[in-house]
Amino acid sequence: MVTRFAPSPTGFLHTGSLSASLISWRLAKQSGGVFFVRLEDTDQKREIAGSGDKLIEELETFGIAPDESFVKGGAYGPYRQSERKWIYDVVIKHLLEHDLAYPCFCTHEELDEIRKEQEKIKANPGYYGEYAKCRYLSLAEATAKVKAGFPFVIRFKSPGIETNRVYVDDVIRGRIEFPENVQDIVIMKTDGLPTYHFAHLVDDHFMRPTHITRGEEWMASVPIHLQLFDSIGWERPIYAHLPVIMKLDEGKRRKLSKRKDPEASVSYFLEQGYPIEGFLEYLMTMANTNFEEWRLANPDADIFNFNLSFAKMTLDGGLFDLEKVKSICKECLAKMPAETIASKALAWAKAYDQTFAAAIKNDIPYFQAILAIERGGEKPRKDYEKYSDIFPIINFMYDKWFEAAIRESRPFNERFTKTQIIDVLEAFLRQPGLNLPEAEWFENLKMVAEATGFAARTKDYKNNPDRYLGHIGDFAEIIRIAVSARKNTPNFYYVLKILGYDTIVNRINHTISLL
RNA sequence: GGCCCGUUGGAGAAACGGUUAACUCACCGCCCUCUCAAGGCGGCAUUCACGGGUUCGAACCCCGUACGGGCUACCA
Repeated sequence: MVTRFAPSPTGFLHTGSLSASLISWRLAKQSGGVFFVRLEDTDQKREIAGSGDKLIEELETFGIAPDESFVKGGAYGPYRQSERKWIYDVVIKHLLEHDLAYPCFCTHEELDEIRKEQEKIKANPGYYGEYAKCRYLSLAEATAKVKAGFPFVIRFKSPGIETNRVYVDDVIRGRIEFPENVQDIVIMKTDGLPTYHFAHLVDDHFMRPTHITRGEEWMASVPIHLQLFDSIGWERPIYAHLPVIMKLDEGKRRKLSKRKDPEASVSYFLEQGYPIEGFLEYLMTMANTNFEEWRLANPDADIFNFNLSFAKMTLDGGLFDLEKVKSICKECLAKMPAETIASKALAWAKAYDQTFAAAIKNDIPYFQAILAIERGGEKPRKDYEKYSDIFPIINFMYDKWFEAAIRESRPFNERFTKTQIIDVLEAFLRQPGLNLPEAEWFENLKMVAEATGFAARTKDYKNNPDRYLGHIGDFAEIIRIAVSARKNTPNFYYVLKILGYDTIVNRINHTISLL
């Protein structure tokens, strides 16, 4: 199978385009085929300089490496439409010679007038039949106009009959019927560049894709495309119209819009630090309905061991579900070994969070140790959904941020007096038990708590609140705050182990001095 | 307006004419727990947009309606 992705250089990669390329690429690779990328840069007005290269770059960060493209070339190039003009010219000439096309000199004003007239009498709008004035120009008239310098476009001379039906067997949607195309559509613009329809005909013939995977917004143009291929006598490609990713906006579904929705740009997810693997996994669940089931059965398999199929694609575009993306990414980050997540987080931080990057780089093993807390095993921690979540959760492990935080606030339970807090901290310091294994450490902590007047078991405290100052949870909280400046931390035992005795003593003393 | 496509719980969806409509995410309870993050257990559609029809039997087939989406450019 040979597939292609044909983006216009009008901005950064769209989430929907990424999804479509992922599907096209996988389909090609699965079948041992070729995936290529062609730049559709025929609309100079909308072009954004440099965005073509950016598109390829973003595709590649997601692991989608085209076999042929406008960057690396290939045997069926050029891969940039602006460089293929001579090819279009040859085909145009052929069409003209075979009476399948003609020049049209109608101005925008004339076209507007035709449309108004059609609206008035409720005829179908467009350039066809009796409205196609230039279609009936003689060769001499046309030649004279061209020589006189009138601007013109080239139109396809549609052989269609309105009452005829045509159909296409879309590999995703099945057989779809349409009325035959009768419009004499523009195939070459005044600027000499082809329109999409014509470029599709020429490029997707000469560049030899076997399957045209594109958004369903193209479905309505299929009658035009079929007619083009048939008229020139070229073999029709196989069409696969992909459902479009939607978004719920004020109760209504609409296409993800690059202007309105940050999540429509792939770069948004990259900036936020969503793991690439997780994002791809989400896209796969959107692409094939049986992917999630497969994933459940093969939790550790490589995502690309799954074979995408046209049969398992849905017909209607699903809503983009950020919650689900997050959940999948969380799972994905939880599964990574500490060294892996550490190096990926560092790579992300280097690009998007210099402060974080600097802190990590200073002592990479320390950062890995932090990330290793409760990692691995059957039930790994799941506290990050993206790389940008990491630092806010663990920055207290770095003295600089701990200092700032503890000076800012010490959220001790107001029930406890300054003396009681100091008692707890000092009792802990006398017997921190850091050399003990986790379970014993906690037993030790309970003992110390009890000796300080706290219940070792929460239930005991609840049954007899008057007999104790508080329970083990209260006791641990005081130490936790003194050492981390916050009420929640990952597993406290490991936090303490990683900080080390000296740091703990320093932090506790520092906290006491602030009371 | 016309032409296409679609419609199963809050979201993604399974089911391919035959018992109580899978599963994942979200949500809500309870349990576990030194905090957090998790984890465990349970709940969440008497019903498949609506109305007719076909059938012994329909979410699945047919017709109509409603709603949503796409197209209707010298944009892709």
